[in-house]
Formats: sequence, C-alpha cells, structure tokens
Amino acid sequence: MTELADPVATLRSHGLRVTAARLAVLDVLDELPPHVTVEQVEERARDRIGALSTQAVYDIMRALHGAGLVRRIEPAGSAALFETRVGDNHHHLVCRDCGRTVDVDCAVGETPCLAPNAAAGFEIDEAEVIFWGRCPDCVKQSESRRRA
Amino acid sequence: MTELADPVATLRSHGLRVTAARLAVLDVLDELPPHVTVEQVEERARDRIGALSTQAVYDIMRALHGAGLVRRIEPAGSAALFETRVGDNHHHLVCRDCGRTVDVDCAVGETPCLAPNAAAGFEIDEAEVIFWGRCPDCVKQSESRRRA
DNA sequence: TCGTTTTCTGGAACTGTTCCAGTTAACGGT
DNA sequence: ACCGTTAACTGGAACAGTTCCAGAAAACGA
Repeated sequence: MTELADPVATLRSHGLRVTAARLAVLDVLDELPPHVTVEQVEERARDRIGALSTQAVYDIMRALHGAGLVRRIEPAGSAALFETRVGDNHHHLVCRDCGRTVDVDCAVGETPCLAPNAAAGFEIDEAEVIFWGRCPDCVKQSESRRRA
Repeated sequence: MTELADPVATLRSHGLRVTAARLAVLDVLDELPPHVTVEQVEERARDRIGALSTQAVYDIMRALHGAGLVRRIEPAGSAALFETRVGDNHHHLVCRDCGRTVDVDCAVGETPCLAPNAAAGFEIDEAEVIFWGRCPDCVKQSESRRRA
C-alpha cells in the first residue's frame, strides 16, 4: 500500500532502478495475499507486462529484500515466502496440514514459546524460534578486517 | 547419550526395527556436534558399517524424527539439521556468516523477540518465530472426519 | 525356519534456487 | 536528445537437497 502510493518514488528512494518488471512486481505484491512465493509473483506479474523470466523475479525479490521493502521467510518444507509487512517484528503461524500462513504480533512480555498474542484459532503444537545474527568469531573477524 | 545407553532398547521401545544402519546412525548422532545434516550423518555412519545409501539415511532420520528421537530444524538457506536434544523447548541461534548453530534456552517471561536467555556472544539482528500447528479449517476437517 | 512386512539399494526425478554469458534497458552527463 | 556506462533481464544450464520408485535384502512374529 505504501508502495502503491508511488512505486516509482519508492524504488528510487531505495536506490533501485525503475523498470517495468519491478513496477509490476510491486503492484502484484500489493494485490496478492500477504505471503507469496516467487512462482505466484511471477505468474501474476507476467500477466501484466507480457514477458518476464523466472530469474528476473528472483533478482527483483532479492533487490526488494535487500532494500528492506520485503521480508523473506522460509518455513521448513516450503518455498521462500515474501511479505510486504516489514519494519515491525511480527511472527508467523503456519498450518502443518495446508500450509496456510498468517501473521501474529510479537508476544511481548509473554512466554514466547507457546502463546502468541492471537492464535487466530490455530491449534499450536510447536513454537520454533530462530535468532539470526553473527557468532562471536565472525564478529571478531569483520572487526579486525575493518581495522586493517 | 540416552540413546547410547542401550540403542537397541531405544529403537525397540519406539516401535522401530533394529538394523545395523539405525544403530550406526544413533551412534554417530551421539558423537557428532549437536546439529548435523543428513550428509554428515551419512558419511560418518557409512565409515562404520561399510555401505549405506543416502536414501537409507533420509529414511532413518525420518523414522527417528517420527518416533521423537530427534528434532528437525531447517533454518532458511540451509539443509535440514537434526539434533538429539528433544523434549525441551529450546531454540536456536544461527550465524548469518558461517552458519554456526547453537542452542539457547527458551526465554520464558522475556520479550521473545530480541533477547534469548544467553546470546552466547552472538550479535542478534532478528528473532524469527514460527508457530506450527493447524489452522481452524484443518482442525474442523479432521474433526468431522473423525466423527464420520 | 518360513512368510510377511519393513528397510535398504541404486537410480531417476523433482523443486526451488543459483550461475552464467549475452542482450536489453535505465540513468547521468553532455 | 543522444551516448556511454552500468545495472537489469533473458534463456538455458547447473546445482543442492530431497523424494519417488522398483527390486533385493534383512528383521521379526508365528
């Protein structure tokens, strides 16, 4: 939605070139459900601009992700999913049977492990938490590299 | 370690047949680092019993997982990792640079999103939380199926 | 010990993703 | 408005991880 307001400006302000393919992808991200695969984006975006390679979509999603315009998640056993809701620290609820994915807000102040704020009717059986960052060694390495 | 005590009994008590391949895998899981890929297990287990197909290892890991003897995680961008620490609800810390994976205890009562109990020197930049379960529709379906 | 059932083998297949070389298009400077 | 540089897109090959398949081998209960 924020993107739709002025997609061209959005791309520019993030240092990305403005191309038909990228505009189509932004547009499509806005009208599809909040969690989409490369394949879904590709299909819909191609409808719009006639031709579009799979590779282009991968490139574009990577560019958008790098620019912080989309978030990427990769639930076990599924292809990567992209969402435009970025900047907040929300989490996800995935159905083991049908794969349906919904957002849940961060359960601040609660025990994180079993009680998301609003379970949305899901029967939760596992809370999987992965903290991403850099290990002490890699931190140290990049520091010494910077100093050199 | 629990497994090593009597691997044969462990397999039996979980309804799994006792085979050389499975014993080798259990053994190997005990001596390798706590998070291992299929490939690592395969290589080491084959050393032990001479021959072992990749497929067998996939089957075995699936069987062990199904029996609750191993847990399976699949951090984005990496192959599936298996660990023998099961039954508790611990989480993981993954280095974006080198992929090093370490366990962290569940941050009960804390805000889950940015502060695991012991960050082990990691510089954390994202807390990824996925709640697994079944969505309302799938719950309903299996209920009506059961009733039928 | 035998028959049934599960597991293992080897090979093919598949999905999601990336790599590569070459072409096309966007943007900044004139 | 045009041109050169740089980034993006195309098409095709390659790749990793995983699964599928049919047949051979091994485990277990009778």
